Amino acid sequence: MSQKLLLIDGNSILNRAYFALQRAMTDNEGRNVNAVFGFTNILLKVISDLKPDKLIVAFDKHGHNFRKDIYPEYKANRHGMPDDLAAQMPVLHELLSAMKVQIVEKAGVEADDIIGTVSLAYDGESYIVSGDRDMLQLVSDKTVVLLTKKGVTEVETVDLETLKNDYGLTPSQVVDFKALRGDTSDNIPGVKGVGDKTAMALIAKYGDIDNVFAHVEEEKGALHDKLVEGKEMAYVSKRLATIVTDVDVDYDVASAELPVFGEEAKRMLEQLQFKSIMARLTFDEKEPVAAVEVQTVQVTGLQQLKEIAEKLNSAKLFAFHFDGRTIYLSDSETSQYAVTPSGSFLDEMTNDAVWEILRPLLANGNEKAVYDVKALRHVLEPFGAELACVRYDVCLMQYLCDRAYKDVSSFAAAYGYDALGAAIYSLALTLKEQLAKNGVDKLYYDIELPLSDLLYRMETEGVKVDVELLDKMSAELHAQLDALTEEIYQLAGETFNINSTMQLQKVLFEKLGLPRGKKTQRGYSTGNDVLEKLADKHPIVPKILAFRQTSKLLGTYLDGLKPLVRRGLVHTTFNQTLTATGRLSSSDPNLQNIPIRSDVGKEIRRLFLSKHGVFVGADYSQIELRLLAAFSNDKNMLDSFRKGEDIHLRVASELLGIPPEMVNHDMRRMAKAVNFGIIYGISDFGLSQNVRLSVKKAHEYINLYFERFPTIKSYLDGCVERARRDGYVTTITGRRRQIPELKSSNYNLRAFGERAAMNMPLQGSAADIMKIAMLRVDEAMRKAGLKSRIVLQIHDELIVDCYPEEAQQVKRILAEQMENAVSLACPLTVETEEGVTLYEA
DNA sequence: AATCTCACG
DNA sequence: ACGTACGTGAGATTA
Repeated sequence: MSQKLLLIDGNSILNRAYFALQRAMTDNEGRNVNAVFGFTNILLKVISDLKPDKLIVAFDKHGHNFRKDIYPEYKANRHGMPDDLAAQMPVLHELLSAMKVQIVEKAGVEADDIIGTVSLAYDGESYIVSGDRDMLQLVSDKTVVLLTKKGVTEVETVDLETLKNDYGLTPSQVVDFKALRGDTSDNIPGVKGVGDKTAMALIAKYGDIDNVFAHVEEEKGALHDKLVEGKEMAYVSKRLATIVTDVDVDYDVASAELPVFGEEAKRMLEQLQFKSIMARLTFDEKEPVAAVEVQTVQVTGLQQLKEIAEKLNSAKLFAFHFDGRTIYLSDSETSQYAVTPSGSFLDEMTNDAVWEILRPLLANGNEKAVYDVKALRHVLEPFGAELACVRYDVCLMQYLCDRAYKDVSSFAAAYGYDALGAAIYSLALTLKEQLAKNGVDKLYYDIELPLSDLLYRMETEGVKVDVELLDKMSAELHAQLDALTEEIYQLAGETFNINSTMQLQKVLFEKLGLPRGKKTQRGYSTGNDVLEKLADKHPIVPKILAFRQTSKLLGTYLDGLKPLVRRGLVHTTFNQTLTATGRLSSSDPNLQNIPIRSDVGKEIRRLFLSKHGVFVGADYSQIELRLLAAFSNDKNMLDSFRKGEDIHLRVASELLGIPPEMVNHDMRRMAKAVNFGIIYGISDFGLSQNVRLSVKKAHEYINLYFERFPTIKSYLDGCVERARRDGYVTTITGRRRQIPELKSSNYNLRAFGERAAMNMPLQGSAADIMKIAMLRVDEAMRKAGLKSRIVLQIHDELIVDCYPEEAQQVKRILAEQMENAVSLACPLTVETEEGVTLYEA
């Protein structure tokens, strides 16, 4: 795809910024910098909205301008910039250079002409930012002009279509228009006595000025005389107003990169004291990590490999990595061995021979460092190799230290390594210190590391799928979907792609004229919540809802699942190093979002069968609310949980000030929504969206909640406060989440940071507790000699694939271990179920 | 690759 | 005056 080029009319924007921001601002040398500030704001805003690939800033530069030859009075009425503004020009240049932005200027050439030249020559899309309407003549099918509006950082986007619709002009008519009407600011004369209205009317009537003057005799009275009188000036004006698109000027789009926020930019912004701008930038000030020199020894013979294996066998710690092709071994921060078994019979380094030597090494009792032990075990499995005594999984370790790299290579590169084995060895030592420093070493050694092994076994075990039923359901739903599609086409009076939100919008809101709801980035939402409100307005709406549901089930859970079935089983991947809170996630397939909320969707659960006879499921009831009660030490809520009451009912009764027996279903539902809201970091708007409630009412309920449960309020406030002070929040095990959003100057980001700060300790602690419980359940089952195994974890729920004769014991173990995984001020309770398929369990 | 929608806790 | 619940993954469309 072609790259977007952003072209800034430097003088115009600096000028606009100057007059828009009259507030005095000085840098730490006392220089005036308000216009530079405004300019920077506009620049960053446009970049973040537009996401261009290239950037050039053009400036006017004094010198002999050809327009003076045509008309000596050109720009004669300009008194030049105010001194105060002129003084900021070099400051802006300095800042732009610090950000490595390409500046283009040439004596005697105006910024307009530079921009015209560059945009015409550029073969991709260009976006011109200016405050000058003259620029509109440059609009084309690949050039868009962004005109700054009064609100400084607000811009009006003008493309060919909007130019036609809103201005009634084609790009070339922009010049003819100005030729007639003139421009006092540049002292372009135009035709005397012709202003906006008349010029517009003439252009509309005749198209261009040649044609205006060709038909000048058809015009009567004063206008005729003015035109005849002003003809020469009109043509002079046209030449003045025409932007030149072939000036001879040096520039290079290829090297015109976006601003670089490195050390230099940071220093400059600090000097300018642009604190609000700095707050929303992230500087890559990581001084480029010094590349680490690593010696890689390619192992070419079996004898050599044996010697290396022997050496590593007596090493206290060694690192191991295998990407499916090459094996890396290292016992030093600066050297590593690489082994690539060949498939050739002529070579002694066959897979068999190599793994014969490596197998005992990997299974020995020495400490080992690896990257992503769980994935590694899967890769090693076909080679019959097992890993023992993995003490350092640098992937898990770095996750707990609050970093995230997508794979080994980027991880190693971040620390200056391009050698994987040596990087893993070295980082095991570095991250070990880091874990201790952050107080997450126990979390690592006692929970995450052993859990990775359990997850490996769960993934390997897999879940059985009833493929026959899958095919049957798929066929049924395909038939239903076809029928729905037909009905929808009938009702719409046309065929269209129902899955395309754009086409659906046209049908619903334009053709059928249904009321629009929320807007999205491109048009109006056709989401469930919007459609539900329209369900009784037109018979097509419920059909579309049904279509959506059916197509979802079909696409994601039936036809989407099928290719992932191997020998009758699906093996999900549990990602242990992904979420911000410490939860697991599941993918390929995601077995943590199998439908349950709707009756039709729930049928999908019949596809998942127990391998050994029966599934036993156990789930924590309201674990996050119980944690809230425990952490906030709220007497009311603790009392309620200790008595085993229905918490939503109790909260409803507290909020409404009525006895529990007076609480009806709707009241309880409301209270439940409020409880959830509290966990998510409540906002009145969010609550009002979730239950049919005005924002005002929602606000009242929230206030009331905090009045009734004041310690909860102070607990949540405390979370936000700590996050502000330390930059992070923690869970019950010390797991951290950084919340940099709290420092943002953007209200929405900051508000998000506050909600995340309130939610993470609850969601994250629940995740921690579940992880502890999983380890204990697994251990207890094995100790008891049971053959049943945990196969799934769905955040607050565990599923055990169970031998029927073990079911009662498994239930006892689940309840016992889950309820007592940690000791808290609030009791944790667990409910168990069983069934042959996931539907019943 | 980004956006929209929707499945779950 | 503004946009907003917390945490995920997947499929389809569109650019």
